[in-house]
Amino acid sequence: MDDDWGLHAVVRGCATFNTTASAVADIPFPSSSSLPLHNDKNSYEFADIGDDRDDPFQGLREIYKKFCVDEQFSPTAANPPQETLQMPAPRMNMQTQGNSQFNVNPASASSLSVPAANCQPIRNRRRKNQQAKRVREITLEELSADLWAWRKYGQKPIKGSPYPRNYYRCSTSKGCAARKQVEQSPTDSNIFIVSYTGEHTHPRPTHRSSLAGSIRNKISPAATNKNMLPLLPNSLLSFSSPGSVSGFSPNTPLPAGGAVEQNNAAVVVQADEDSEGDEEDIADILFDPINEEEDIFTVFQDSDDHDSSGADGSDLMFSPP
DNA sequence: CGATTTTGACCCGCGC
DNA sequence: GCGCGGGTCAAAATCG
Repeated sequence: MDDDWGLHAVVRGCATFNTTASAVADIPFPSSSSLPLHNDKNSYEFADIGDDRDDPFQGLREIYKKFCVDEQFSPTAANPPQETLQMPAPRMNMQTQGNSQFNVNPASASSLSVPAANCQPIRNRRRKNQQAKRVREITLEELSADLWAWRKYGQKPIKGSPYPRNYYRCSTSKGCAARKQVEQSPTDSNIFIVSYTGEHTHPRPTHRSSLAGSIRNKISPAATNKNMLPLLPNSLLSFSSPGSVSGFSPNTPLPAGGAVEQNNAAVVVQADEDSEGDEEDIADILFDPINEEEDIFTVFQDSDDHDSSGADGSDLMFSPP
C-alpha cells in the first residue's frame, strides 16, 4: 500500500517497457540470444511478465513480436479488443542523425557505465514515429504504480486535447533513454494516456525510494493553472533511485539491454482494469515482455541499419557488429 | 547546494 | 517549399 503516493506516484507507471532499443544503444549488447530477461523480479522481469499468470497483454505481445520479427505492420484480428496496435508511419527508416543520446557507439556500447560520457552533446531530435512507442491508458492509481524515477523535461499543449502532454525521462540513471509521455484523456479525465519510448538501461527499482514524493510540492503550480490539471505533479516522478538501482553494477549483464526493442510500432493498450491492480503488477505489465525477441535485431538491420541519417532511439538500437 | 520543474525556443517530421 | 504540430533542449526558477 502506498498511501504516500497520492500524487506522488502519478507518473510512476512506467516501469515499463524498458529496455529496448534506445537503451540498448548504451548497453553492452549481450549476444542476442542471451536475452533471457529472466532476472529476478527486482530487476527486469520481462520474461516474467511474459510468461506468468494470465497476462492480459499476452495477445498483444504475440502480435507485437510478430510484428517486429516479420517486419510487417499488420496487426491481426487476433488482437484482443482492448489491445490495439497503432502502426507507425510506414516508413521505418531508422537513421541516426545526430542523436546524441542515442548515438550508438560500438565502443561506448560496451559498457553501461559510460552512456552519458560517450554521448556527444549533440542535439537529439528524434524523429516522430520512429521510436517504439507503447501507449497505454491507465488510471491514476496505475500511473502511480510506476517505480521508476521520472524527471519532467517538457510539456506541450496538444492539439485537440484540453490537456497538455507532459514529457518525462527516466532520472534513475543518467544514461537511461527511457521516456514517457503522460496526458489526460480528453474523454475521460480519470484516464491517463501514457506513452513509453526508449529503454531503461538499468534495473528496475523494486520499490519506491523513501524519497519518493518527498521532493517538491505535491502539485506543481503550473499544473494548477493554465487550465492544466493538477494531475501530474512532477514531484511524483521524482524520487531517487531505489536500492536496486543503486546497487546496480555496470557490470551487471545488460539488464535492460536484453531488451530489445520495439521500434516504430506504437502499441496501444487499454488499461486492463481487471488485472490485479496492485502497483507491482501494474508495473510489471508495463514492462515490455516482447523485448525478449532477439530476432528483432534482424529487423533493424534489415530495415536500414546504414542510414546514418535518421535515427532515433530505435535505430540505434544497435548497430550490429 | 544539488536536483527537479518550468517554459519559451528550437528543431524536425510530415502533410499539403 | 511551406507551415503546422509535436518532441526536446536548456536557462532560470524553485524546492528540500
